[in-house]
Amino acid sequence: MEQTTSEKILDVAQSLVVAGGYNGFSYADISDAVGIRKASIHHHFPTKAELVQVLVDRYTQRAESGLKSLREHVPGPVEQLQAYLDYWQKCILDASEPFCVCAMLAAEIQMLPEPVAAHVRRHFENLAAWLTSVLKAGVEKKLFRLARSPEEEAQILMASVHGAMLSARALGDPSLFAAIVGPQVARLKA
Amino acid sequence: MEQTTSEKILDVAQSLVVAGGYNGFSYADISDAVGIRKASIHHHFPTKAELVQVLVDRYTQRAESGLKSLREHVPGPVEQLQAYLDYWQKCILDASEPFCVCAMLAAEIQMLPEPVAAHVRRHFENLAAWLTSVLKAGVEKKLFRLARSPEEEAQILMASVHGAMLSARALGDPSLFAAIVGPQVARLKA
DNA sequence: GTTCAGCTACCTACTAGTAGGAAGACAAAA
DNA sequence: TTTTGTCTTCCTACTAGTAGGTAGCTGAAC
Repeated sequence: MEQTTSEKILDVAQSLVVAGGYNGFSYADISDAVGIRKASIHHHFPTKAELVQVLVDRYTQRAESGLKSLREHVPGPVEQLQAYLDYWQKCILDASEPFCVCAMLAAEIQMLPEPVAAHVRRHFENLAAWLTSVLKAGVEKKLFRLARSPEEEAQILMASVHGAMLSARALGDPSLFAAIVGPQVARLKA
Repeated sequence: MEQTTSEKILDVAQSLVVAGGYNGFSYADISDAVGIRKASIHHHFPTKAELVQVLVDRYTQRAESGLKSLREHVPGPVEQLQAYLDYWQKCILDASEPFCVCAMLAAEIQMLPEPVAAHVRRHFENLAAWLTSVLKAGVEKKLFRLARSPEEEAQILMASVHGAMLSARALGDPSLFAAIVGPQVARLKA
């Protein structure tokens, strides 16, 4: 158990956000799950807004470095894209992280504290940029043949991923994610 | 002023749900917007769960009859599909209803009262069924050429629509909806 | 004369957040 | 070596405000 209390709080808070969004959890919920008092959570994260901000920041940083390492360590663009989708497929199937934190928060973005909203927005921009660069690389190597610009196709792909998460959740069918996202990748291949 | 108080309450509640989800509004918010006391809202809708259940029921019924009348009054399947998407494009552009109530609630479905969750699920099923039937009709008339089964393509389309709403909201760019959804329809056309 | 729709006034439970103290860890000073 | 001070972490106890919900009353309408 090498995990600090702060990290435990963030982990619990993240899974609570994934389950019910910003207004779907309270310090009391975290308190119960972590096993410390509410006031102790305030010691680590003075306000809820700060807590979620740190949480989102950690999430986007992890995502960014994860995506970066995919680009570095996975052989080709097709495989890189597939690895990204496989990651989510696994998370959804084993219910370990059945929804993207930022997708969840994006739905409520209108009533999020501005700093949090800004971080959520940035995650969408980063993800779109990553997908764009993967698609571009694939086009250059004649592995992808796109009907639209890489930027547009990246937006389409990102929307499909988030929409697929939502459908899988709404209909209670985790396999729906792959059923939706799979064909979208297939049609890009040259 | 032909609108009943119940309808005013439902309208306000619906726009609040669209903005912030189930946990993103309170009876006090409705009270302020409608101009009656909290207790009076409880007269019309004893509990919050009932209020949202009625709200979702009204929404799904309206959607169902709206989609049905599209099928009856719009000439061809291609135009029917486009009319559905144009409806949302307009709602998002003029911010009158910038998100689907059921898509919003689907994100929080895990912590929704079960009756509400069931209604949300049913809306997803209905919408998928409608899209499937439109695609099937289009295939028969050789207006659509699908890479997958109509059922699968309908799921893909539905996910794209919801994902496009989310991206448009997250990135604060209403035009993104059409940019994502447009190409998805284009590729279905024969 | 009952039903409807609103009201005032209230309740309990919970919200985020604060004040201030106890216990331990650690390092510098005696 | 002991003492002192500081820092960290967590605690109890509390606050003001808000959540959903209730009791019971008015006045108008059918």
